[in-house]
Order: sequence, then structure tokens, then C-alpha cells
Amino acid sequence: MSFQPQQIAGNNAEKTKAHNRRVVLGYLQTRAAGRAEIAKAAGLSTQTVSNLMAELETEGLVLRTGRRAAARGQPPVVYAFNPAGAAALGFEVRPDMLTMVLTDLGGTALASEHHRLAQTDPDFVLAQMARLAQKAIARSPIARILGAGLVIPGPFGLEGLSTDDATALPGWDPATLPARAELLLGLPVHIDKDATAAALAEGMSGAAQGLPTYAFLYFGSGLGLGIVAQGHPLRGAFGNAGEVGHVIIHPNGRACGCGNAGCLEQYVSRLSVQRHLVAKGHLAPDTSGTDATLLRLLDTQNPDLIEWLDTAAEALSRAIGMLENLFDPQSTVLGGALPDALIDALIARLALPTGSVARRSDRTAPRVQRGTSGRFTAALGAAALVIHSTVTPRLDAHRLESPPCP
Amino acid sequence: MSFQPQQIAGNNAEKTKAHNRRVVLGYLQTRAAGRAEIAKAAGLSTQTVSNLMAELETEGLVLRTGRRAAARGQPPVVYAFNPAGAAALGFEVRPDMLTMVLTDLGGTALASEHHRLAQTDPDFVLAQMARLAQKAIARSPIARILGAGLVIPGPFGLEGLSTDDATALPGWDPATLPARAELLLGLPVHIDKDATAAALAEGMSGAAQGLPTYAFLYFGSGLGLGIVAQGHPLRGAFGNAGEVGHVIIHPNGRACGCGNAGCLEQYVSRLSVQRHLVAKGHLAPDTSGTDATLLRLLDTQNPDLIEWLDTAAEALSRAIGMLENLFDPQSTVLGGALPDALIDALIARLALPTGSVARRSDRTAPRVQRGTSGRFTAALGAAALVIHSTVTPRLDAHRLESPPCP
DNA sequence: ACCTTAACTCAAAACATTTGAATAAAATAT
DNA sequence: ATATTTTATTCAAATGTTTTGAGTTAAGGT
Repeated sequence: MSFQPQQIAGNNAEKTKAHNRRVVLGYLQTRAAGRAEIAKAAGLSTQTVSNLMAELETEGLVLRTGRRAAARGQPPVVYAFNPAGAAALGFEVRPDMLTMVLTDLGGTALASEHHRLAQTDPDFVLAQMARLAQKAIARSPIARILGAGLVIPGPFGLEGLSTDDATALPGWDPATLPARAELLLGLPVHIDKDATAAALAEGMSGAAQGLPTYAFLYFGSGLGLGIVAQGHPLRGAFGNAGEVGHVIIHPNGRACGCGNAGCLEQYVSRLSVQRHLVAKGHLAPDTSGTDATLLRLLDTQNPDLIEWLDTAAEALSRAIGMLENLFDPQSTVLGGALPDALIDALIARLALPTGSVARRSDRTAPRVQRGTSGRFTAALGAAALVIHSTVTPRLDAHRLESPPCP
Repeated sequence: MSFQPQQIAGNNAEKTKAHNRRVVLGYLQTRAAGRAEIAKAAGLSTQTVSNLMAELETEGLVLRTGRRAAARGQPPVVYAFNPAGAAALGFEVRPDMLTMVLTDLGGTALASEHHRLAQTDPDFVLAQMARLAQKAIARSPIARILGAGLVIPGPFGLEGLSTDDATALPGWDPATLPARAELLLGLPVHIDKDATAAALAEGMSGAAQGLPTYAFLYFGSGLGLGIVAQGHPLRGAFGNAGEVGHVIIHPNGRACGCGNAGCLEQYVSRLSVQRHLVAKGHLAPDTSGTDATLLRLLDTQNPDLIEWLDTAAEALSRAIGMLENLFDPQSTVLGGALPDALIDALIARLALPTGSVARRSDRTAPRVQRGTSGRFTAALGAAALVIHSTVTPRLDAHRLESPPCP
């Protein structure tokens, strides 16, 4: 991911092959298939697919899973995506915490580690990352590591938009960081914001699996949005698309640190429920033990929590209606740093607007559902960035070295 | 544009060449350049670019514009995009009207025609289109016609979401129509909804020229949104992305035909200002002569119109803030079927939210601006669909013939 | 048994790009 | 003035990948 002006790159034979590899891998990610079927789907000759599959097989990225009896003719040799063919590292950096996961190509976690951060200086954190990576790679059951994903909280290049100043990471420039990290880790590094990465994780192995177009609402400390359209994450001009937390949902509503009143994340976020419960005396001002308290209050149908749920569900319903009308997703997924039971309770209380393009008779995916990646979603998403880049066909961009001067 | 499940297609040498042609043409669309510069920008060899340029020159799509004195060395032969190299047809179908334009490759209109529609039956309208096309092609100053764009009002595949039932076109299936139209016109046909096409027109030759990522608010009878992200229109899972008119901007606000209350287009749309002026007695119930009345009232600063402007600007400000936070565009452009002066008055009254990712110090384009394509925007956009498809590199999709059976 | 259908393989051909050497034209240095 | 450097361009051969067409394998249908 980059925020510099880019130029679409030209193709040549080698790039063509790399593209075709991604096409084939992307197809197999969804379903096992014979080579003839793949060739037909991709518009390639069977010979080409044969050659590619032979290569992918020796690399261990695909497996023959036997023959399948077809209606007539020679039964195809069925190939399947091999999740154990390679691994990816994912790092999530928060102001107080560094989380690392190692996943296979299916997005399944093989190892994970948390590391408290005393400082957020990039040099310091990068050194910690290198240390964790080395250890993880040494112990990894899968030898081949494709790369590392790095996830930091957005928005990028702005000040004063986060709900909480403690969520900002000063000095973390997404334009220059990957190069520095690549040098230290000796691996290709991809960077993105938490919600976008989390969305990819959910699309790779979670609730949005197989959907090309969906929205993912990510509960961090605020509320983030990751949008995937036709299989590609939507990042906007400066990487800040999906800043849904500061959409005004209640005109003249609660004041927000950003200067607006009535921002969505004042009603629907972890911070919002914490504040409500602190005010009602259910939680200490340091908000320790939030999750246990939340689950207890939910279990007993505590009126104070129900009050928050009702307010949040009302705001969220309208917000989801808005997202549906703007992005026309196949499904909207909710996940992140909130207990599953609370997300379920929120979903159960939604009253989605009737005037939405999502109200169509031919839907296959639920309008709203809870994600399945749990609390590590963002770190898993970091790894998913790597997998996505090796499996999903894309238009390559070419960074402009110098401005094209007249 | 298609709404069927698609599969990304594989590449081969021919597709590689087609891609490289688009890369080169897309580069030249922005600025004239020598072959070495193009080669460097696209990551191609100079030889390849030389070959492509020779071809494009004989096809008349590019022109040598002489040599440019460089700092040192042999001065490059400068090539420029030739707008007169080919033409495109654009059709806008509305329930009562068929509009056609013929444009050159720069998006400049060469001819235009209106045709009242007595019926909206696709067969009937397609026949009218064929007739108009034939006439336009016969009179065209540019012989080569690349194709035709067809624009119909969205949303697709839904009922009961339009503000006005009169805007719907029954029987117009965007999935099957292009094929039928291609047969009749003998040209490649592209279809899309009005706001998306209008956005492309504005990006090709209007206010958003050169911007890869922008939002376009389109005043039709309701309010539509066309989003262009990294040069590509965002269409969503079913082609209905950008249905901004039915985003709820005032909780418990004015009732809307869609079932919601407080939809944006109840406050910001041509229909909304018409209703307001009819209610105030400035306009006949048949809303004839709307534009003249609007301009007169605006000129005299009529309090009733100012009242509408204030209400609309308040709603629109929040809506634009929302779009900025969700799409992170470089600019938001307003255009369509509203007099320029009224759009300007609306923009002058905006009070954009402070909590927006668009508040950055390094912006180059204005946060909000009026479009420059005028009232034909949608029909011009239809033609822009054709130009876009020949000039913009893309990932080719391959329609799945039969479902991949297990 | 024989035919049909479908998947697959092999070797040759086709396509477009890249490479490396050579040429052209200008600014700068001697 | 002349040589040198720099940049743009062209030519011909080499390279990488895909496609094509013929032939093989393996199953079901008749």
C-alpha cells in the first residue's frame, strides 16, 4: 500500500505469468478443481494451466487430491489449494501493545504473541518486531514465509481525528515504513490500517469468505470500516477511506474529540460502552476488567447495559443502512475488540432501514452478521494482507521516481 | 458493466499488448510526453513504447507534436493524445426522454439530440437509439466510432426505492441489454447508471480532470452519487453503490417514498426544491418552467428559496462530510440537472464538518466544487464509459458460462 | 467390442517484450 | 572548434510465456 502518486505499470511475459498464477491460486482458494475447469474459468489454455499447476505443485502451494468421476470422459485430476504451503506473519501495532501472529495460507493462526510496548518509537518497535519474527520463523512448522503484514491504527496523515489521543502513533509514516521493515525483517512487508486488514482476514477465512464485495465494521477503541469491493480493499486517495467512526449520525448529538457532534463512535464503540458503564458505576474509571463486566451485565440483562445497547443499535442500524446504500455490499460484518455475545446482542437489536439497496429478494448472504475471527482480527488481517497479495490478481502500479517535468 | 458472477481472466501476449496500449494512452491523456518518459513511467522498455506509439500513430489516436528541448541529449519526440482520433456515442434513457451525444475522445460533444419517448418499452427505445445512431454516425466528422454508452437511472434490480415512480424503467435489465444493443447498433455497448457515468465524464474533461479518486453528487430527479476510486468507478455487488439519496440524514425527518424518514434527497434534490416552491406558490403544480423560476428567485434572494437553500446546505454539509470519511476522495464534485448558479449558491452555504479526513494540509484539489459538464452530464458520461474502457487499464473479467459444479 | 466424450501431454508455432549494440542529436567541457 | 557526455531512438536477435494442433489416456454409452 502506498500513498504516493502512482502510475499503472505495463505488462510483459513475466508479469503475465505472475498474474496467471494469482488467477489460478485465487480460483482454487474458493474450490478445488481440475485443470480443464480452471482453464475454462480463467480463459486460458489447458496447457498453460497444466504448466502453472506443475510449478505450484512443486512449490507446495497446491495439492492433487485425487481424481473425480465426471459424467463422461477421462476424470479430471483435482487440485486443491494447500494452506500449509506457506506462512505469513502479521503484526498489529497499538500504542501500548505489539501483537504478532503467524498464519498458514488459509489464514489459520499457527502461533501468536503479545508484547507490551514501553515506547512507540518506530525504531524501537521495529527492533521488537524483528526479534519476534526471528523467534516465530525459527519455530514455524511451515518453512516458507511469504512476507509480513503490518497494521497500524488510522487515520493517516491527520491530527485530531482519533477519539483518544492514546491511539495515535506519532512518527509512523505508512509511506516509508514498509521499506524500513523490509530491511530489518528480510521479508516483503505490506502495511495498512486495522479495519481494512481485518476486513481481508474476515474475507479470507471468516464470515465474508468467498464474498467479493462486503463491508466490515471493526471495533477497535473507536469504530473503523474496512471495505472490500470486487475482492479489492478500498483505500481512498490517502488511505483513509472507511473512517466511519466520525460520520455524524445524530445531528447536534454528543460532542466528539474531532470537533463534530453526534459522531457514530460516540454511540457505537468499545470506548462508548466503557464510558457509559463507568458513568453508571459498573466499571472502574481505569476501565479494567471491561470484558468480564460486559459479559456479566449482558448475562443478567442489566438495564444500564440494555440502555446502551438500544442507543447503539439505533445509531448502528442507520449507519449500516447508509453503508448499504453507499457501497452496495453483499453483506456487512461486525467484529473486533468486543465480546462476541455483545456483538450478537447488538445485531439482534438492529432495526435496519427499509429504504436500502440491500433489500433485495435474491440475496444469498445475510445483510448483517458477526465476524468469526475474534479479537485477533487485526493481526490476522495483517497476515491476510500478505496472502491477499500473493493470491489475488491486481493491476500493478509503478511508483513515479521523479515528477514528469514539462 | 455486468452483474453476473465473474472470474478474473488470465493474460496472454495479446492481452498484454492491449493492456500496455491502455497504459500508454492513459498516460498521454494527462500530459504529452516523449517515448522514453512514457517507458520509464510505465516500466516498459523504450522499444516497446516505440512500437506501440507507431501503431497508435497510424491509428490516429496519438499525434507527434514536435520535439521538445530537454536539458541535455537528443530532444524527445513529443507525442500527444489526439481527441479527434475517434468518437464515442452516449445515450441517456429517461422515462420520457432519450438523449444522445456524439463526443470525441476528449469527451467534447460533437453533436447531441433529444428525442421525446412515448413509451419506455426496451424494443421501442432501442429502435429509436439505432435510428439516432445511424444519423449521427453518418454526419460525424470523425469516422471511427469506438462504441456506445448507455445510461439508465438506478437503482437496479429493486422496486420501491426511487423517489418518484416515474423515474423507473420497467423491463430494462442491465445484464441483458448491452448484448441486445450491440446487435442493433453494431458497436460495443457499455451500460451503467447515471451518476456513475456522469462522474466519469467529469473526471475525463470536467472539474475532476486528472483526479484518480473523487466523488460526484449528481442531481437527477433525486440525488445520485458516482464514486471513482483509483481511476475506477465503484459499483458495488449489484451495481447499486452510491445510492446516497436514501441515506438518512435527519433521523425522524421528512417521510420518503422508500419507507425511511429523513432521506437526503428529501432535502437536497431537484424534486425537493420544486416541492418547496410549489408549496410556497412560486411554481405551478406541474413544475413547468422550474429553471427560470429558480434563477429569478435566486437573483432576488427570495426568502422562500433561501429557506430551502439553508435547509439543503445543512443536510448536504453533513452528507459530504460522511462521503469524505467513507471514501476519502481528493474532491467532491456537484453537478447535474440543477442550474449552475443554484449549485454555486448551495456550495457557498456549506459548513463542512471539522471531523473529516478531508481536512488535511496537503490538499491540492478543493474539498467541494461544482462540475463543469452542465446538464448533459449523464449523456456525456455514457460516452465517457466508452472512452474510459479504451483508455484505462483494467483487470479483465471472464464471465462464467456455467456454474462450476462440484 | 466400438464409439463418444473429456482430460491431459508433447512439440512446434505464435506473440509481444526485452536486450544489447548502434545511431542521432543536443548540451557541456576542453 | 572539437571532444565528451547525455539522452532519445532504432535495429536485430534473444527471451519468456502462451497458444495451437496432434496424439494419448481413461472413462461412459451403445
